[in-house]
Amino acid sequence: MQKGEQTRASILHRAVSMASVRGFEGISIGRLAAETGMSKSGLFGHFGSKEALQLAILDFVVEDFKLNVIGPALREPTGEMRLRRLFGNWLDWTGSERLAGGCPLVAASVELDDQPGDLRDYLVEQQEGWLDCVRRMAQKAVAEGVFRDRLDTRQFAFEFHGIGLAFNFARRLLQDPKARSRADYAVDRLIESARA
Amino acid sequence: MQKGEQTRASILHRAVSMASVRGFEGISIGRLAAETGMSKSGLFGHFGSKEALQLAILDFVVEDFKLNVIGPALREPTGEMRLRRLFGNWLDWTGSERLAGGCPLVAASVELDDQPGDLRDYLVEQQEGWLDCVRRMAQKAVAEGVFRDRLDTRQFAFEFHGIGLAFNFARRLLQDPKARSRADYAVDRLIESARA
DNA sequence: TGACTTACAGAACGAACGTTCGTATAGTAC
DNA sequence: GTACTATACGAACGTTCGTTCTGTAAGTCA
Repeated sequence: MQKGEQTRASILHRAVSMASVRGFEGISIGRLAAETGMSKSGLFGHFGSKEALQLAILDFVVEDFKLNVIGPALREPTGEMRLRRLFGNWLDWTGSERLAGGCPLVAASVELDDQPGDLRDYLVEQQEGWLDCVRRMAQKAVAEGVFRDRLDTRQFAFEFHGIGLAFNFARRLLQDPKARSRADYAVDRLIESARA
Repeated sequence: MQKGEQTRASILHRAVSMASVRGFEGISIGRLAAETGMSKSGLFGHFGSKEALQLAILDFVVEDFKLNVIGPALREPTGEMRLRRLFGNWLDWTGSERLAGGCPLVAASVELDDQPGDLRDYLVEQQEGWLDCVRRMAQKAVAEGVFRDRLDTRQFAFEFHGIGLAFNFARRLLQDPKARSRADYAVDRLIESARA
């Protein structure tokens, strides 16, 4: 029984691009079926409902994010190196060809912030985990004596995340070619100001 | 001939709330008609197309933003006071009861970043103006000798905007009660680091 | 190979979408 | 008060939406 899993994965692969460009509410089963060369009902059968499809897409994105952004960063030895790697991976991942419409998690965060339901609950859980991941890396840098004691690591994560959001904005909406260098500079400043 | 303008304004008033919660693509003429107690066709006649309606909503929001956020800030005497007032007004405006779903301009920035058209063009123009507004206030503080010479004021605006985005994220998605104090603290730090 | 399950297509559904049309009414100007 | 226009309604258009059902291939396992 692996044919099903296979097509399901290929559907999700396409769906991520669509969600990236059109948002999670903008994906339609009919359009997705047309893009994958399937019938609506055939595609539908893999998920059972549109919400289940959306959840599967979100989960697919989250797993990809963990694999390609968080995972490699965690393999760095020090807290500071992890943070720098994490930020670089995040921005690189956001710009990967697969995600034609930019970071789907940033888009989902804005899109779902007023739409109660399982989708939102799952996203909140993951985004809290993301901020906590940043916080723990900063905490590690504190423990290593690189960042100062009494550093508010949650505040650090808040500002870290904000720089990424500003990058997404400058890059995607304004198409500012300096978006990346501005973001890198901002993170440098943030890390510098956290030092012991 | 003023009845038309009157109902048009009341329609837009409602529409802003809807766009704030459901996004610009999420507003539907049928639903908006139901909420305003009008017929679809009657409401439609005021705009002529859905895109024109969306543009009218966006314009309505932008004018409200200029009036209630930028305007009062510009009446402050110094660059630093303008920046602080601007930031406070922005966050207050975002949380106003009218905008049940949070800052519509932040939402639109994410929603429209991959949707070419008049809506996007207009939004880009306004958001570039917004960043430029921040930049000019910072430049004024430089001229006043409060901020250091050689301060990269565009970088300042980039980070300023990012803090607002992080606030929006923490407040609306995570419902973090500390969102406001984190944002205020971050702006304090930003301004402090810009001083001469 | 045979029994059985999964995977998919095709047709159809009710609802909602944006839009158009013709018509009645309310408001304005002479 | 009459003539005219702006305003709004109600019905219908063709599409697209998510979803359900039925039939038929294809895949899986004994």
